[in-house]
Amino acid sequence: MDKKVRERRAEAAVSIAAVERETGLSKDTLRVWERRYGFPTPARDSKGERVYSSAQLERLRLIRRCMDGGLRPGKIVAASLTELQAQIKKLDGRPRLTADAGLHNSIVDMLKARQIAEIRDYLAHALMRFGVQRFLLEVLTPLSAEVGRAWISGEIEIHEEHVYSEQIHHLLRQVIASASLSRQTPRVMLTTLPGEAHQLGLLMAHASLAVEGADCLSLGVQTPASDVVRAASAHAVDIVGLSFSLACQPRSAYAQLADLRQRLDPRIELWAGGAVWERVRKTMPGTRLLASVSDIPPALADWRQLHTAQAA
Amino acid sequence: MDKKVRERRAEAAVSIAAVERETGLSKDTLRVWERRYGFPTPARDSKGERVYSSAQLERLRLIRRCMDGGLRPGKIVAASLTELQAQIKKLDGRPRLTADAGLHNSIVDMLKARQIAEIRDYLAHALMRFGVQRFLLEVLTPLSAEVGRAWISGEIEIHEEHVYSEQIHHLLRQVIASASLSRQTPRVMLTTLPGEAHQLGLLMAHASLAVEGADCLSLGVQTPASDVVRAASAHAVDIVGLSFSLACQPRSAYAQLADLRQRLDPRIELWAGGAVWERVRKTMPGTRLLASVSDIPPALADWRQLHTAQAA
DNA sequence: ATTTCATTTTGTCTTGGACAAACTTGGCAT
DNA sequence: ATGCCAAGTTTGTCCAAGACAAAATGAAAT
Repeated sequence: MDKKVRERRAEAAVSIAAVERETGLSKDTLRVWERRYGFPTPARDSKGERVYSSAQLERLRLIRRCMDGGLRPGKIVAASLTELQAQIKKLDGRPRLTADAGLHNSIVDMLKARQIAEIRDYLAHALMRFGVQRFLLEVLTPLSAEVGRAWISGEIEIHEEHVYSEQIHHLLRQVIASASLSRQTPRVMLTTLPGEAHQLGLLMAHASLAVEGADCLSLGVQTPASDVVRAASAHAVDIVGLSFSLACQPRSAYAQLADLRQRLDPRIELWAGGAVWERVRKTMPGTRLLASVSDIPPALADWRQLHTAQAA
Repeated sequence: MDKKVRERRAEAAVSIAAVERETGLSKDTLRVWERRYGFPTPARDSKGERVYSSAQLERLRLIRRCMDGGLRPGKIVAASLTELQAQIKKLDGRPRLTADAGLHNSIVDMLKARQIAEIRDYLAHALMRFGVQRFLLEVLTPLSAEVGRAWISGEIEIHEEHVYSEQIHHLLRQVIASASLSRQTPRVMLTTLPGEAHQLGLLMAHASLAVEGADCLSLGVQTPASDVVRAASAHAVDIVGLSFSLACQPRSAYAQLADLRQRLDPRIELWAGGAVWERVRKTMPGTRLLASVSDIPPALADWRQLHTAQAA
């Protein structure tokens, strides 16, 4: 690290509340780590309150990154800086999920070079070339995985990932706006349950459904289960679509889903999207698990076949 | 309040973490209120942990609203439901900035009647009629306040508020997409700090700045302060714009802002938007507090005047 | 290979005490 | 009346150390 930068950072002293904001680790967690693992052990001010050094903050950020990469606190909280960096490197070395590696590297490079206009143009071009469904499946899915990987490995900073998300978000909203038609069938209500703040999965599903001619109603993120039930009945929808990110726990996600299924009007179908479902074997009656955006069009076709058959 | 809504809300029982999320009151605050004012006194589960009833949650929301209006906890935490409602009425009685009061009632009615297409059309029409700036100030601001009020008073359910937010969100994204031009001045970076999940304020600011010809770069919500500092330097922006909602604590918001100002390159201006600043007396050198969207165009004009003068 | 059970690990919740920053109030001078 | 300063009150955040269940892990059995 640049010596000047290190010195500048060492000046600041931060409170436990500031560390919570910066790292996303709760005050309770920080205190209990101190007790259990002996890190971080901040200095104390005249009030006896914790004062964290910038070095400690930096190390906590690194620990946080390792945990986002799947490592557990017990293994890494007490680890030294060099050990942490070694762990990060190991995470980086994991196989890439994508077929066309060149393309994604170039997006990561563009992010690093702050070429935002180029990113926007590139995405818009790919969308026009492949069409919405293929764009979602073959471009956006691997691209997002790659950007996520680049962040965990420290190649890019979190604000660069934010910039990427914003561009995608913007593009998908435009797709949805131009693809939406009213009075289509089926009527689909889209949302996520509390605790799931990721919008991108929801938007991808929305875009996919909209271009396939479904009548979508989005509630945004984090709708409590009881409100999902009421809203579904109130708006007389045919299907409730829920988005789950990889970050959620398969078991708790499954439990939440089962609870919702039980409370929801049995005539309303429940679809759950997200890569988590790849890791879940169990199926649930009256519930459809969609592990990928590519599962959406067939699911819609099934629904239509079933419902035209009934009408005839 | 609508009786049916109140009954439905009474079903659920919530943990202290859920109350913190819903009301924005910290766990520490909730516990200390219980000790000092005797409210709320939640039931306990088998673990001995607090279980809040929906009635308590609702009363806490009313208390929160009174506090946002400037009242102090000592006066209102122990107050009865009717007293609280009387206080809110007093606060609501203040003059409004809106051109057409009947308009907002009709939006709440449309939400209740599930006339989503009508809402969309109505908003699109108002946007075309008034133009972006007047639309933001005279339509969207009072409308959002009215929808928020309707939710707290129990006239509408949370999913109806979500539907409203989604429509606005969609519309503003379109405005931004069509108003954005690259290579404009000044370059403005937009985001919110951790803990502030509300996007609407940010989007309104973005739309306003975009139509005024600023070159905007949004990072979405919840960017840690250190990343704001790094991103601002990396993208060489002239201004960092932060959005704060009423839901945030004025004190902690001010402290976070001061901390950021101190760490940010002094050549970069810091603008903070949100109605919270109406209640803050203090100003901060090098920081501009914008209590309303109507403050954005003059602030931009000031910046341009200053910077063309320097160039000349 | 998958399920089941026991054993760690880990985050969140608990109590009651403490303190300083922010706000209010009363007194005094302009 | 209006402005300003000091004393008093209110209020949010922090602390310690203990407790417990949900999640993750590893071992054993189907």
